[in-house]
Amino acid sequence: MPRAATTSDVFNAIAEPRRREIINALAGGTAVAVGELVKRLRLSQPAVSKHLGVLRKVGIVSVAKHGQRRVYRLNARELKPVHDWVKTHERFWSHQLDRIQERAERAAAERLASVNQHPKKKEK
Amino acid sequence: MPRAATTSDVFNAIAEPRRREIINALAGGTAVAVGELVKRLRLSQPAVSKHLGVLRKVGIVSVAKHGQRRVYRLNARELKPVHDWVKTHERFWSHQLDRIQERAERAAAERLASVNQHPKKKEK
DNA sequence: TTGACATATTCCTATATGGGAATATAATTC
DNA sequence: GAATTATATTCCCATATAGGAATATGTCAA
Repeated sequence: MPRAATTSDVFNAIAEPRRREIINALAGGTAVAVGELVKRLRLSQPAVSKHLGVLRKVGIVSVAKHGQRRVYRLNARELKPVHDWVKTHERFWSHQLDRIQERAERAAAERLASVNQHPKKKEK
Repeated sequence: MPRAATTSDVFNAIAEPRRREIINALAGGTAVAVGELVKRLRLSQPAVSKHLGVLRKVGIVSVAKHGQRRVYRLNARELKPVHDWVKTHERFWSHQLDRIQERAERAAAERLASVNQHPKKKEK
């Protein structure tokens, strides 16, 4: 089997450095035209359009017609699966907090965010 | 140019679903032998070994000889770059916490952390 | 040593690139 | 309509897979 398609999921989409650059360029929240991205990334226009196409298919960005140009906006919510997955392993590098304190911290955060209703994470 | 090598960086390494499964299987923190991973993942032994090779090169896992088997351990710290990058965009999907609450949550966590480092110190 | 077991490596192939060049499509202006 | 601008798409190719099969390497046991 060959490598999975970049459009298969978010993890594959963000594996490409240029696409992460595009995402970073859109991090401000405002929509940016393709030409503007071409300038910032110093990449050819077709290349940028193709990367945007990948990000579009995965849902990370959305387009809107604005005159004769297309402005792209970041839909960062699609990055949440990545965040959630990585966060599972966060305790391994946050050494300033040991297990007990981490649990306390989490409890404090949940108290403050009383609105949220995540299922509680199990810990041995 | 073709896609970047999977061994080039962590983002590429975790783009492959089977490798994420391997990482998940090692999430417990204890070292696991290759054969055990083969059983859990229902993947051929060579395939598992190859994926482990990729994860090794990137530094996500480390090996140790244990008798005639090699036990692999997760080095989750290598995932931190991914965590940091994704976290930049976290505010876009964590709507249940508004800015003030998020700040309060962070302050609470820091308070708990600093208590650890300076047991009797007062909060700043 | 011989044999059995555990893991790594090599060889192979079908497939999916990412970028450049050229071209197509679409909107704007003259 | 014609020329111009902005963007998308197509064609091409060198490259890097991921997995299966076969093989090599390494380690233990009798």
